[in-house]
Amino acid sequence: MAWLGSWETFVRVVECGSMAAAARRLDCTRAQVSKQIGELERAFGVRFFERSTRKLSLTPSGEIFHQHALRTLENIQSTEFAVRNQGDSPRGVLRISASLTFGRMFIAPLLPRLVARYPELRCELILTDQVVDLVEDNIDLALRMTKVPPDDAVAKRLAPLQRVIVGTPAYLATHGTPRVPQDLVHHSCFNYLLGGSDANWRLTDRQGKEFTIPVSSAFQFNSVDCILDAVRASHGLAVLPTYLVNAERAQGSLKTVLDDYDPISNFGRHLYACYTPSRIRAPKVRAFLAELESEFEPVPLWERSGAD
Amino acid sequence: MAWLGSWETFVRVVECGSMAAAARRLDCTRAQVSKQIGELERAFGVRFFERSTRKLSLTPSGEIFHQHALRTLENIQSTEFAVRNQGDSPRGVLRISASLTFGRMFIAPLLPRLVARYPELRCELILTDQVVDLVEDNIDLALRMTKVPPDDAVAKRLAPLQRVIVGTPAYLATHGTPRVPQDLVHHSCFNYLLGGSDANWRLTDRQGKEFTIPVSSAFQFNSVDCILDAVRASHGLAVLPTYLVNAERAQGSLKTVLDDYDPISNFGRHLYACYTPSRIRAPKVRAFLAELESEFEPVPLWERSGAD
DNA sequence: CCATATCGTCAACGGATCATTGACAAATGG
DNA sequence: CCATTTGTCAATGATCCGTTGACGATATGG
Repeated sequence: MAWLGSWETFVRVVECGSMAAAARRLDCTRAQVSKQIGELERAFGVRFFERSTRKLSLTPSGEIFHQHALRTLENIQSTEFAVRNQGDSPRGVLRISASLTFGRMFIAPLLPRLVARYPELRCELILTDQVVDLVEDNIDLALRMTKVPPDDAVAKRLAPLQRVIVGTPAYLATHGTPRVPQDLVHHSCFNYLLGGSDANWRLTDRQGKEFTIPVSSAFQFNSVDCILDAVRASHGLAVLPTYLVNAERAQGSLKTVLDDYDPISNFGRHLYACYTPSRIRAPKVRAFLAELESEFEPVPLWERSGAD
Repeated sequence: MAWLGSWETFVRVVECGSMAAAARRLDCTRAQVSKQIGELERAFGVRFFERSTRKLSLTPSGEIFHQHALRTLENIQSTEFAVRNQGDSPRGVLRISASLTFGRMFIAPLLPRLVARYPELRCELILTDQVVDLVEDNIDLALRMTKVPPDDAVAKRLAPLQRVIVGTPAYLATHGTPRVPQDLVHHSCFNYLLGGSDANWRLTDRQGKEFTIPVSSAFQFNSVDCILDAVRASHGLAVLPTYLVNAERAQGSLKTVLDDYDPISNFGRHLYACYTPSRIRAPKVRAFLAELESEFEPVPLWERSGAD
């Protein structure tokens, strides 16, 4: 097992693009860098770099090692952080509220990491599509997608929310691709089943002109998951948030239509983290907020090109 | 940054319960072990062990460090594995099918790890509650909960499935706890809305005697998630798989009733991994199967006491 | 073309680090 | 009480690691 310093040296070399530059960065000699990389390669039995006098490039093995090295070094950093800050570390029960689908997709996966970092912290993720009362429901922090943040709480804006009209290539091949909003009348358009919700889609074009289109589908759901499944199964189109569909758009299994129009949603244009002023003083809430910021700012991960 | 050997030594000491036992295990001297632990503690500026001659116990800082050390060492192992096996590593698109809820809960979280380990591998998780055709739908491996495995495919049994009748303490406090199966008639019992599904629950007692009870509820869903939400909201009882409810049972927010009776389900008693014989030769399928085995055998993680 | 600068690597060398050894004190069980 | 086990210490030798100076390869400017 090689000394971990050489892992760090390796990462620096990749960052700086050459061993000499890495040596300057690390304030050591080129020979030391060269030696460490060489020994690392011997330890693993593969070459990590293709070498020419002026250019270093990673081999496939080097690419693999780089990814893993980054993660390992990050683990070590978080170990140090956790051990050194054990005294005032977040503890107790952190109660988070988020909507069903968004919460499962983007908040639940944060919790294992948070709990691992703060072993005395416990999280309760309350998933509901209803509006929660922060005080009455004892919620430390709620993720809300709303038009305006509430007055009785601090609402930190985390990410913009976009919605697109999506359908599968198969659906569009069979039924045609809508060219103007009025074409939607002839399509099966899934609308979230919300008691009293009107069955119209509202769109604005690039000049701000608004269109209200009556839409319909053979069946409906009060479940975004079910709507997405129906779209996937080529039963029709739907207005869905990009956080839900961006991965599948990237894969080509979902396509957006009427790209020159912007769906207007009843559900808000931004994601907010909401908490009462008294709660932000708790380390657990601060820690979670920091986690949210790193995950959703400046660009939410579902809008990043590498998002899967 | 201390040499990583001392992290490994630390983990061995925790495992073996003493430095002397760890030294024997590592085939080195007690003094070496003692020295490495001492230097590790100096590097972090905290004590990791409380020491008495016959007993070592972890400090809180030691507990934190232990968790992180395990993960870091695991990262290093997977790094070595990935680099050494890069030649015949799993690649291409692995298509997995699983039911909506189970797939999201237990299969989706495996994929990031799998993809990180095999960077040339891509996974497509097809979540559907319909039965898929392995060949026609081009599924490499399907997770099925079925009574009997299909004839046209290999079906490796992964885990037993149990179901329990659950309700919240609040619901049971308001409506009473059913003592015998016939009491269920007076309760709101959520039944999965499956076209043509009969509205009876079947239970067997410890002697194998079977009871068929007509059940009803004011509303129904074809979504396990929605059923669970309704149960959580104290609207009634439901027969739900333990993988879905065990965490909340452990927290006390859900309680089982009629524990002396076993619900008979239409959905099967075991979880199987199904694949066609030709597909198991692909490294990607073998890799995923290995991942499933480690996750679900011998005890599926939702049945483990530490499962969150 | 030559001179200069930069790059990565090598071998020799000295300093730093690490493992071993033998001894000690403390705790436990017979 | 004695024997055994445990963790720690200091001295010592072995091993590892960084430095130095030199080399060959490459690129650039005059």
